[in-house]
Amino acid sequence: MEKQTITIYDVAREANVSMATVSRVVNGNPNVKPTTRKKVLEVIDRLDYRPNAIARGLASKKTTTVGVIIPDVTNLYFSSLARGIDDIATMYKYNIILANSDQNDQKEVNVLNTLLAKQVDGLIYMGHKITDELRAEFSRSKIPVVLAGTVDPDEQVGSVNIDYEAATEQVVSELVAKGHQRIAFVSGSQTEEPINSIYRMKGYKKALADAGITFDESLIFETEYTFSAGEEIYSKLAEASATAVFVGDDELAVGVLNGALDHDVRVPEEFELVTANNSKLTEMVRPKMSTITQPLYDIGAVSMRLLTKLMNKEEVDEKTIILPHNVANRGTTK
Amino acid sequence: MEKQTITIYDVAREANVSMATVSRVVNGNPNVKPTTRKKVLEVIDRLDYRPNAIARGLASKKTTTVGVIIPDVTNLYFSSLARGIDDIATMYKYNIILANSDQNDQKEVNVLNTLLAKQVDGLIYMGHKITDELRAEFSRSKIPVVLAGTVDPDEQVGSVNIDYEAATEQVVSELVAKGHQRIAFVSGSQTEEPINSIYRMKGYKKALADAGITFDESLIFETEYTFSAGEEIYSKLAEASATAVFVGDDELAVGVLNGALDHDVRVPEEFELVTANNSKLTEMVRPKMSTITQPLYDIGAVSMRLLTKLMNKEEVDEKTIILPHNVANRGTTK
DNA sequence: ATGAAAGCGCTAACAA
DNA sequence: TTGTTAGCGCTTTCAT
Repeated sequence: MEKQTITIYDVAREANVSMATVSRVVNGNPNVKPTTRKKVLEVIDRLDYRPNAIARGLASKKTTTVGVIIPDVTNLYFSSLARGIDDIATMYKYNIILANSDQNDQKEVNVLNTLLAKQVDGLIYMGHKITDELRAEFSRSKIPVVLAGTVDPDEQVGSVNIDYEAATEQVVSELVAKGHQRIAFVSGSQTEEPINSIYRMKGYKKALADAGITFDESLIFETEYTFSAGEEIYSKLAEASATAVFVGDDELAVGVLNGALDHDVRVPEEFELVTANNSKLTEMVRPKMSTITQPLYDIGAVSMRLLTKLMNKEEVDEKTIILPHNVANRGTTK
Repeated sequence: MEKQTITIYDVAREANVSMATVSRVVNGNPNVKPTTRKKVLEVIDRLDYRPNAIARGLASKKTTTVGVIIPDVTNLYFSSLARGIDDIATMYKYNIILANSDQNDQKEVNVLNTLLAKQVDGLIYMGHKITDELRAEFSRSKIPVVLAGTVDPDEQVGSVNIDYEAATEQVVSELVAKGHQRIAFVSGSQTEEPINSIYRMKGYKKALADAGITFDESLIFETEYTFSAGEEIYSKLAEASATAVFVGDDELAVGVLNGALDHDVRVPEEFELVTANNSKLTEMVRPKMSTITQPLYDIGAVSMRLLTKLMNKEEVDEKTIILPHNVANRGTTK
């Protein structure tokens, strides 16, 4: 004998009212006489009735769930954003369907399609590059999209970031001011990721140019965002006689730092390093890493907040949001 | 003019077949003549028809989404499990609704209820303690539940873990064998978390007893799982004249390690440390941390795989799964 | 191999 | 303030 799920109809019958009335009290509609509300609530409680969100979604065309595409949850930068996203989502009664993409174009398209099939009310995308195919899906789907910690030169959808160019320029300038002539730039793909190829690189070049230092291609390195990649890359930095480095990802920076340490290089005395994301990793290693500080949790939180407004069709004066950044000089800079 | 969503009915009309037939081809039902299948597919493509998963869910009573309750995505231990869960979920065409609980009893109950309202087909729970209220919800909901990296003495639901007791015993025994008499035990709540209070503690005590060392309450510390908590706790370890420590969480262990280092204590020469989870944090710090090794990704992956079987009502011979562990002696032990 | 039709559990006009 | 009644877009018997 299967346990019979109890529906709005059962409640209506037991309470001697119509389904509509039950629906009203469940949804907090004020147009219900207090006494009938009480009666209905009593029955709901007695029968332990739980509204079926799927049926509700079909009828109302709103699911109160949003899709979140993330490169990799185990990357502290992204998981910090994700945490901010989920907290605000919960606050506004949304749930998130989380999907890892590994920045793989095909996976991203696949997952976006299943997310759309599941009728998510909105989407938050984290990644590095928005392919044309993805962009096309975004626009044909008519649900609001917000990019979190992700820039897209074509500013069609909402986004929340810091000013990567200014931040990078500031960091590199400080390094230059300390006398460094050979400052390396280590990041993920520079051909694929506008955040690196455009914004950070611009800031880097600007800082050099301002100091009259010639840009040297051999000081630019691109690799994947893992600490083991960073460890390997240190020797290349040494070969290129870099005396300081700016790294675009904290986990990668941990690798570079350890690469230096493992080569018995003293940091910061002989080699200075600044990283980019201020994830908690920066304070977990020794020496603690100097870094651009950015409010990771808030970037996620603000993204979700922006998305709720967009989903509600509220007015938003600016959907390209830039949050403040700063620089924290800790143990890896003099 | 609103963009009209196109439905299975539109496809049926355009292809001169019934909705049933369209449904069959969409669902890969073999009972369709190849020529009509082709015709339908052609129309689907031409109209760019996308099945509505919500409607499908309502009609079929299956949503192909599972709920995942996680204490905190920014904790590398849990995010590693989550990654395994998501990959296998994707492989089996499921999506995951991810919800952070902060191990807060009330949040857990709330989120579980909204997950059930959303008709998830199954649930994966990560946490430390299963309250009676939660357990009650589990059983009344009749959807399958699997605990990942989480033990529950009352083995009603599925679970995937390592043998925490044996692992801890092994680690502590090795420490004892090196001559340590005062080995501290640092973990999260020992009153709330069976994984600590029962399993790990049992292993710890056993190792001591085997060596004839008297258990000393003053060597037991409980705190929250953050590196800053770990840094603070180091001085207490020193006060208790501990010469070695077993820590139940990697981030916490990083804190303890740095606490020691910041006090100019040489590790491992003067103080040995072993941690418990083998997250990538263990290899990111210097010295690298010795640890119990456990297959984090696999714990998540196996949990999800088990859940798919349960959701399919397949036979499973054993739903309490113990994966193999080991011990890696790295830089924080001699 | 295909179609007709009854729901799935709820929301949202519209009436009353 | 409350009830009636169409759907929402699909799956799934049951016939044919």
